[in-house]
Amino acid sequence: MAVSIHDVAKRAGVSISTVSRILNNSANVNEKKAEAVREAMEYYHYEPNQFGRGLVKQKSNMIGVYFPSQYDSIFESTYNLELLKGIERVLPYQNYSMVLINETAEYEHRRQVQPRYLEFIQQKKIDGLIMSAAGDAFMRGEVFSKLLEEGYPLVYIGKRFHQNGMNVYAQFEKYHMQMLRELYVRGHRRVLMIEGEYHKIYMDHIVSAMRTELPELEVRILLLENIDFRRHLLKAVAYYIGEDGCTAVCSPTIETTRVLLGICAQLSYPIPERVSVISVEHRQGDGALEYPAVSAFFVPVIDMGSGAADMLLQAIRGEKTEGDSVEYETKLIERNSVNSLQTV
Amino acid sequence: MAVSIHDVAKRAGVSISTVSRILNNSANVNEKKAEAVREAMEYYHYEPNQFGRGLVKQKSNMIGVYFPSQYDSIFESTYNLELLKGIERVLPYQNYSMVLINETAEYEHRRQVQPRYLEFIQQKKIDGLIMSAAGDAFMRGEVFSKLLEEGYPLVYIGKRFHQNGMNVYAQFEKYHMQMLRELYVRGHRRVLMIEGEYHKIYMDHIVSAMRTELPELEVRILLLENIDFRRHLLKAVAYYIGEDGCTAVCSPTIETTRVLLGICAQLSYPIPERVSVISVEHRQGDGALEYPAVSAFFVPVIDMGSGAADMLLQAIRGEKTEGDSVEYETKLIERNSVNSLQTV
DNA sequence: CTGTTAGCGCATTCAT
DNA sequence: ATGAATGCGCTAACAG
Repeated sequence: MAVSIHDVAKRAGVSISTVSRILNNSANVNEKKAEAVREAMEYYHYEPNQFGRGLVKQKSNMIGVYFPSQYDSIFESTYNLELLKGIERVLPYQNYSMVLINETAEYEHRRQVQPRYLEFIQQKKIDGLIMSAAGDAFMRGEVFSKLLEEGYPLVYIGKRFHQNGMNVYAQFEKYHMQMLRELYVRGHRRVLMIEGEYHKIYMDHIVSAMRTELPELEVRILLLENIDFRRHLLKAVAYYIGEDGCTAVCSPTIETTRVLLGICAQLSYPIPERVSVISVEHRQGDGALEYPAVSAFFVPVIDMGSGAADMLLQAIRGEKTEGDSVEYETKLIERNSVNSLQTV
Repeated sequence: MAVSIHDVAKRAGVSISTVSRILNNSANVNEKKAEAVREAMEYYHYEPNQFGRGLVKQKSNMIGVYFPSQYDSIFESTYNLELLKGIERVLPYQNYSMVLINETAEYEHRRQVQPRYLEFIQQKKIDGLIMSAAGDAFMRGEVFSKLLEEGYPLVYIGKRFHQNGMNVYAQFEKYHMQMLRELYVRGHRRVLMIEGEYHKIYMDHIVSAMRTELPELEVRILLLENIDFRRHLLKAVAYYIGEDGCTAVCSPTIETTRVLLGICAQLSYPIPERVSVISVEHRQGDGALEYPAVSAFFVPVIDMGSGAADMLLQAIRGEKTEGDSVEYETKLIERNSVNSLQTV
């Protein structure tokens, strides 16, 4: 058995309470004894057992990060990594760490109804939860709403939809509309907007809002599926650019943009002369690595991760913020992949 | 306070031992009582508290995944994600989950000497450890070797270097040499090989081994740094292809390859006519998404992740395998980015 | 300032 | 087959 608080106490010639006091800075201790205790801890390389500690405090100092399965998509990889980086940037300083909770399709099948994070919460494996996307939650309304109403420490990434809980949000709809406006002022009147299948629910609103705001602008929506998506995209580009007369494409991630650029090269559609391209980038600078460099709306996902983690830790410490919400601004970084057209 | 085993026992009219027996399938229980217990568990949505359980068993059912800081590199992103996916594919079925342990530079600075995973081990927060790369471990020999000698359940990704512990390995040196041979048989005699700075230590051996095997082949090594790497690579390509007479480039990741392709387009070096490109891909099919599609050695990182997790769980269950080692084969996927030259 | 003690939730041993 | 009792390692309340 590993060394326990008793061993340390014995070697230092004090009681276990004194050792505990030093571990937790919970009371003043005679400096001489404190020194002896520190020596003993050093000697044994003592680290307090988390189970003993947790049994009293019911805190694991872990937070869960939940990824619904539909986001296990190649389109989302930079997004996910940046999110994890942002979270990880905050946690260690508060002595927290991160458990990945990944809803996999197969596993999901074996379970009945509960999303996997619930078990972690009930077993006290985590002290709080970051949901990488709120979309899944809607589908499991009962469970998630119950958590929110109980005031469980919880931050979700996405549009606010409940008075409880906390969220960070990059205003998906807003920057998509900005992309379209940007193209509009450059003279584009028919554009193709690509999105992941799972963002479908937002697109209707975007399209109808833009129809009102800019009646002359025609927006084509392409919902990209995961499988064989290059071929899918190739056909779409050949049609919308080659036949339908679109002059610009909005791409939802740099991953998609890369493939799009290759397709444009393959079809001999020069950028930006024949096709204007505007992308979203989740990691700053990604668009500059492409050739040609791509203008992009930068979504500060890494900051969103840090922000989410910050809020969560505050809530766990009981420092208010139930109901907090932070919206992040996106920033257009121009890199000349958008052409200015003559308007007739 | 949440519901405990006592509540369940009371409602079912049995003792806590009986409830515990059912939880753990540790003994036969009268079916009638068992039914009552199950009903009570349902009723309360009871989940056993991990601290109580852990205090007895000293098991957390978590495994740590450790990323040394030097690998926090944009070059490695697909690699890391695939590794995580592979691990996550295995763990839930055995009721394990994954804690990310990320050595961040800043945090490292604040700590004294210990790598961060050690604390997790000592506090029993994890039952085993997967090291995403062994490179870092060499630098911290004392700590890591001690773990290995103690027989701590541990799998590292990388070349075997100790009789204890377990590892999975993709034979880095071997497939790099195969890349060079591939180019050689196609008539290339002067090639540029790109690598990450942190792989430097392996390159000398590769170069000298190839010098012996294929004296006519000249290999240029470019160690790519993280900062401003596109400009760095652009200059290098302009020089090695434009002036030095290299006819082919080996790229260590698809991330690098993408930028390389853009650079070749920018410099008007057609692929494969002017420049042959051969890459490593860590996710199957990535090379086919580029334009032009890129021939690549596929390294099955996702399988390596699953394999590592499998071995680790076996070791934790005590089912042997101390000292196990699995080598993964890479596979060349041809996509016509390599030109065949006339040899003179 | 410090030692003694109760108790956190559970698995397990020992009686029965 | 089952209940009572023990102890895992620790924190915190209490007594001194």
